[in-house]
Formats: sequence, C-alpha cells, structure tokens
Amino acid sequence: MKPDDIHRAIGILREETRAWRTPSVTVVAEASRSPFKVLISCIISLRTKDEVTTQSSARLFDRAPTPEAMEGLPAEEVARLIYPAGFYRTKAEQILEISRRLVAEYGGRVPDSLDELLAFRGVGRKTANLVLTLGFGKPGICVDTHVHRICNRWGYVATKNPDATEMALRALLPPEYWIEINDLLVAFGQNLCHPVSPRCSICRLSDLCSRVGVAQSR
DNA sequence: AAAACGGGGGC
DNA sequence: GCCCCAGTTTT
Repeated sequence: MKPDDIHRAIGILREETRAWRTPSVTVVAEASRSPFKVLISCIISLRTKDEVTTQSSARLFDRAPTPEAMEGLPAEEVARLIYPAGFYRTKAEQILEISRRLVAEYGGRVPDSLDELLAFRGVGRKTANLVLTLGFGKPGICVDTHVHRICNRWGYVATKNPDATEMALRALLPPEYWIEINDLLVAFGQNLCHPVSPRCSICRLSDLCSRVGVAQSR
C-alpha cells in the first residue's frame, strides 16, 4: 500500500460516497461540535449498535446536556436512561466520573489534547481522537472497527492492534486529510465494506483489497 | 441457545 | 501484543 493508492482511494470514495451513504444521522454527527456529547456518546457506544447508542444518548442528554447537570444525576438514573445499550452500570460510573472531573478539573469544559483526554478512565485512543476531530475539528485519526477492518483488507496493516493502524495512517497522510479519510472510511465500512458479506461486486476499490477472489459474496 | 454489537484495560 | 471483560438485542 502506497501513498498513491490512498490518494486514489480518497478520490474514488469522495465520488462513491454520494451513491451509497445513508442519509441517517449518526450519533456522532448529531453530537457534532459538542465535545461533551461526543465524549459521552462514545462511552455509551461501547459494544452497542449505532441506533441504540443514538437513542440512549438522546435520552440521557435530554436529561443532562452538560457536565454540571450530569454530575448531579444519581448513578441509577444514568444507568436507567442508557439501559438498552448494555453494560449500563460500568458506563454510568464512567460517565459520572468523567463529568465530575470535567467540572472539578476543567471548569466544565472538555480538554482538547490527546493526553488529557486519555487520562480519563474509559477513554482510549478511539474515543480521544473522535472528540478531537468531531468535537473540536482538530486533526486526528480515529480507528474504529470499520477503519481497522478496511485497512487490513487493503493491506495497510496486518495486525489486530488498531493502534498500529492509526500510526500507519498518520504516517501515510498529511493531517489535512485525516478528518475526511475517517469520515469516508467509516461510511464505506457501514454501507458497503461490511464485516461479512461486503458488497464487493459494486466496489471500485477491489484492486486494493486482499479479500478479492477469496470470499466474494453478493 | 447462540451470535452480533466494539472498544478499553490489565498483564 | 495478547487476552479478558461488560449486558442487551436479534436470530
């Protein structure tokens, strides 16, 4: 995989995304420009489907849209509001601890540096980078399951470690592309390059893919 | 009854 | 780097 390839991929995805991207608003897009909502949505989204995350987040933010309001809620209520997302007890604790620390240590604002974000319990590189990109519009490479799967299929990395994928993409592309490539790859993964039964027959990037001819489906 | 949903943290 | 963990929803 070379820089030329990724630039061609970006060009094609820019065109293709109009064809198959679903109009549905993702939870992150909805929470866009509110670093706090991006952050908390990310906690809720762990191991749960996007739609459930969206609904649970909406219910929670309806009740507590800010760190100040959030830290005032009893843990049981937070747990109840996000119940369908699963792991509600752990998530409620993390949400409350983060909210408390935001108020106590940052005056109720979400910090905008990777290191400060990573210092919160429950916040890893994926969440921290998503807060930077979607919450603050700062460059970041956010490797979720979609991005990681696609980069493996394209031969960027041959690892189970998403951090390696993040570093590979950082090295391959200048920062001005980072937000866009993330958006394009996630949409590509959600709509076409699925975990199982990807829609290879309508994919224009199959020459980049190690999967071609192996288990083509549909 | 089993699979799908995806990331963080500990060792 | 590998392995373990948290629960609900869907099939």
